[in-house]
Amino acid sequence: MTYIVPIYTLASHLRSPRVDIKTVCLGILGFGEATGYDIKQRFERTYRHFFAAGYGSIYPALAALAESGFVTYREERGPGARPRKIYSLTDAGRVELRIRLAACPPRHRVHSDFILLMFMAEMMSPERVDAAITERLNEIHCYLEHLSKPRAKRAGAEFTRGLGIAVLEATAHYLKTNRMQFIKTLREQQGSAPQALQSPVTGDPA
Amino acid sequence: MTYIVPIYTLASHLRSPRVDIKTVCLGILGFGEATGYDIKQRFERTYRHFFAAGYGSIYPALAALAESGFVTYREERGPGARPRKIYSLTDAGRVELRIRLAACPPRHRVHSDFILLMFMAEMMSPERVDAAITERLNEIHCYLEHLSKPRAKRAGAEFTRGLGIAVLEATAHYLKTNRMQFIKTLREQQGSAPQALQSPVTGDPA
DNA sequence: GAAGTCATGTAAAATGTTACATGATTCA
DNA sequence: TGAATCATGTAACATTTTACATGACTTC
Repeated sequence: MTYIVPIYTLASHLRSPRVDIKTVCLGILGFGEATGYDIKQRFERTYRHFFAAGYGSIYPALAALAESGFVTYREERGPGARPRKIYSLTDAGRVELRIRLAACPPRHRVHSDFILLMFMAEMMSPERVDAAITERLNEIHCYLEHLSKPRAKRAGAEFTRGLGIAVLEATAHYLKTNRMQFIKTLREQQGSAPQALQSPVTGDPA
Repeated sequence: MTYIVPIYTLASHLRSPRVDIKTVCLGILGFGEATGYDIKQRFERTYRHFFAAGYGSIYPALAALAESGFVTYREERGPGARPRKIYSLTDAGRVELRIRLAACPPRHRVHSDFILLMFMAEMMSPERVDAAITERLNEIHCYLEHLSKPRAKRAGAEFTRGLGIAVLEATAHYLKTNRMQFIKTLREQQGSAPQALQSPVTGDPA
């Protein structure tokens, strides 16, 4: 019904910028200086429930931002032998960040193998489905533990934290209250009509 | 000269398969035949809250699956002049699908520009933050409308539908009950300490 | 002495998105 | 006539992931 028409305009430079890793790095640096390693750590600990990034994305992103003059770094010989590059925003970077934040649309995309697996549950063993739910629940508890401690009192940080908790708790609650019945149904179906979905089926699956 | 041998070629079958568009196409075809166009429609209508795909991904995926012998198609001259290719799973495809479903880990990744924007709210105008929340709420209501009608009584479909509703409703509820206070706080902060996070920036972003 | 953490990065491969290209049919 | 829908696809581009490469310092 809702056919999404891309609104991308004539001039390529007018296109909505995407919140990519560069923007996120810029954003994190907007709250204080950090090394590439630090940024990755933050993704892992605090932001992973809504954004993921690896070193292979972060280091090139920082290099590109430095090239564009949006960030600078000073080198420091820390505990390791390798000197750390401590990045911080330049004035141009601060402007760039504001421009990006002002322009990019509030997209929210989920790429969930977990949900797809649940959708296809009839094609899997009930044990495997159950194990996947357990795994997902563990992951959620891990996220929730991180989110349970407030860090900054900044409105944005708190609003985001609250949203994360609300969503993750709703997910966990749903999974906990429905898994038993779900697995039971799957087992029964498997017992009675094991071939149900293994032959070509006519009809709308949706 | 170091010659690097890619390991992909050696052990590609040992890596955890990812639920990519191919898997999803395979999965959808597991419930019945469909054209590339159909698959895209289903993404748009029913699955978009957890998986997105465009024609540019789907058609090549189907072509590759046909090449591998996991799907076949029959051509049909429908209402349009262009013949439609109606795809269906082969036996090999059914096996492949089961293998993929049995092996791939239940990843769940969110890439949310929206949440990031909220996190960085102090660097945006309160009006823009408010508008972004409105936009996100509208999107959620759109998804919820689709999810409100049960389609198939399949356990997997119903479980997934329920999960989607629970998560989206929790999100909407959180946004609705907290937005007022959030925007108010942002406005106050901007009034009292407008340069808090904007220091090096002169002028107000629209 | 092994394992783990801190810390940087590159190259190649995989994957996904965007813009373009085509064209008939249906409906207002 | 013009817009929307059905329907397929490609080429170029952008982005992300994975494996590889390095190495000191700390803790068990």
